[in-house]
Amino acid sequence: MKVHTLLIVESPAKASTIERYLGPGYTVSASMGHLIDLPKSRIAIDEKNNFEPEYITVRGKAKILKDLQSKANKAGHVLLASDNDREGEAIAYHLRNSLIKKNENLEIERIIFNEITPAAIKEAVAKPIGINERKVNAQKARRVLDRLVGYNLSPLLWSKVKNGLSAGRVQSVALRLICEREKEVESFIPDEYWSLDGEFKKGKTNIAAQLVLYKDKKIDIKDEAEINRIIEELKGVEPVVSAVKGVEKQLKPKAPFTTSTLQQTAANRLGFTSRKTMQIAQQLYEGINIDSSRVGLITYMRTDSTRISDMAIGEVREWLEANHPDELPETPNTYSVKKSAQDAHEAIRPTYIRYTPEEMKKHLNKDQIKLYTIIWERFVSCQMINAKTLTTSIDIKINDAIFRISSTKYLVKGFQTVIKMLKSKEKTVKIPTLKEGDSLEVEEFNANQHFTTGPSRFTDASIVKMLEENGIGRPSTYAPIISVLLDRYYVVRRNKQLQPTTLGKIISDMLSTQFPNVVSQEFTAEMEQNLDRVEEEGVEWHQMIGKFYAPFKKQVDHVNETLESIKGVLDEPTDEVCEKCGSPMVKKLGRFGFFLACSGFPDCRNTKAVPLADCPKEGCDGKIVARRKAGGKGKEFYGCSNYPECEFISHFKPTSSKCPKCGYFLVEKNDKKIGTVKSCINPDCDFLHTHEDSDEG
DNA sequence: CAGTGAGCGAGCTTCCGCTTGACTT
Repeated sequence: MKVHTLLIVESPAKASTIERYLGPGYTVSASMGHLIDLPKSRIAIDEKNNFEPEYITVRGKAKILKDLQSKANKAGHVLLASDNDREGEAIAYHLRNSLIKKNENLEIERIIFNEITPAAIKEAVAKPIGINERKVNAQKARRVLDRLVGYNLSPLLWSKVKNGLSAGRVQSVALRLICEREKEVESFIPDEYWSLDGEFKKGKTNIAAQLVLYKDKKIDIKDEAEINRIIEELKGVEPVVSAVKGVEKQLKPKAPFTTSTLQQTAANRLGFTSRKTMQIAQQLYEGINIDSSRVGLITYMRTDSTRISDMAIGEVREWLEANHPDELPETPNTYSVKKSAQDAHEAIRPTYIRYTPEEMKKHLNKDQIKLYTIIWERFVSCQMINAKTLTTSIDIKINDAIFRISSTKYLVKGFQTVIKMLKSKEKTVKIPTLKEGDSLEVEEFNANQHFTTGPSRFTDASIVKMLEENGIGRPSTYAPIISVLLDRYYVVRRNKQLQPTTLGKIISDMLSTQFPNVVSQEFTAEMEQNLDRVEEEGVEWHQMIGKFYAPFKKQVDHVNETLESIKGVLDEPTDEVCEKCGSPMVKKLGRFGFFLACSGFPDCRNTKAVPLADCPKEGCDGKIVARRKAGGKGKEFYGCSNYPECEFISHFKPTSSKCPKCGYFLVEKNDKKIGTVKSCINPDCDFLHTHEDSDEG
């Protein structure tokens, strides 16, 4: 008789691909992530009983579980093919338990593979294995630890600072990093320094060079007097070409994308937020319709590995052989995979090299094609030969000063041949032909004043990089980490920079003071080491948790008893007066953002939206307030508080200042080139100026 | 490009890590 097999993976897009590879005899279904987990409403860890977690079916997932159970019963044979990492092993473990509970006669096996290729799938199916209990235990320990930390610290914040706040092993470190960087930015004192450009002449050729060495030392000129003294010394002395040098350099192509590097590059090159990058990557992964069939354009987008399947290597080499034979290396390039990587998936790469960005243009929207292009370019280039550059530099000596001019050109374009969107902007400096001993004429010297710029705030790109380097968070969580900090008003994003709010600073300071070990980078590193010992040596996880929890809980209780509540200190007094009782109103942070409330609470319960500006409509005494589409969804816009009597709206956020030309309120606009500008939106007025002052948070 | 319009101030919040849809007004 025919045996039917149910194969269960995590992602539905993966399921349909694998079903195609396996053909008849197999049904492939998706679990859509975890189905069994701790309940959300309670801590659900039994502290008295060795930290035993209490698992339930995740809310909203019962239907999927039931469906899998009935499919399993029909098939009789089940292959658990969740991802080959810690979380995947736990998913397999919980699935097995749930399926067996319904039917103990089921034959259930586990299979693992690290890439979605026909060969890898068939090999895995032929070699089923058991569930790795140690790996499952490591996941349990991780889950329990995070629950204990999060569900102890968060309520502490509710009682000391404000309801609804949150803290956790990952988000609180991210917040701390952002707050510490902010302190560095605030305390930075710019340093003055000077540079000197020399304009020289040889016959009809003009030569512009920069002072680089003075008395054999790299220049470090602090003030104008010093630079003037040097200029004086140089006057009247003939400049001579003292050296002409050429240096060749090899440029290696970069490794293909992981989630972290994709988010970084998309943020830096395309201006995408981490969240946007992941949304678009998901669309490319799920596929688009090409010639009436659905094609997944990229491999799985949540990965910590740069590994490439042999099949993909073969394909890209074949493509290069046909299209860029001169840039094809003899053997494939390899890239090392981070030691800490769980390596369950390949790097992010195009699924079909022949779908070039050029060809995909007609199938994709603007953002999709941009993201697809950088993925395609990064992958194809990673299997091409190095580029080679020649940097020529000419040194011009006057007394103790060396001026230098240099220029770089490509000798071999190599992998750069296929790079268009990812190409770095080359500065093309024309270099004159001079030889050692040539003497020149001085045209003039130009001294320029500069200031050191100091540290920059974190962006989506740099915080993700920092987190990944420290092993904090996972590919599936980098984008949500940023989102949660924004949602809680711990952080705001201004001009792509992440800046802590007063609330964020207070929370971070409190956690750093009271729980320094928990919000340190080392905490996660230590946790990972312990999890490795659970996984590799079979160390008892309950004991590991107990060791951490006893002192932690003691400190939580201590803070609860001793730290004074600062509830309400964040409420800002305003000049607004309550129209119901005459008391002043205060600005408070509520569930849906900031609002004004009467200070006479609870006797007077009046509230209203924060007025941002006067309504400019003639005869209207309303105020402009922030609004959103019903349900809190959609983009914020700014309308008159007298709606529906007055229907005035603006898409741009009003500032506190008024237009000096017409009296209309000014708005902030983001100009791609200039940055933030204030401009008047009165259609009859053209006022605009760049924004120089720092305004209110 | 068009079009967008509560509520919050009492209760019941929160973690990290997997994964995608979505009851109706």
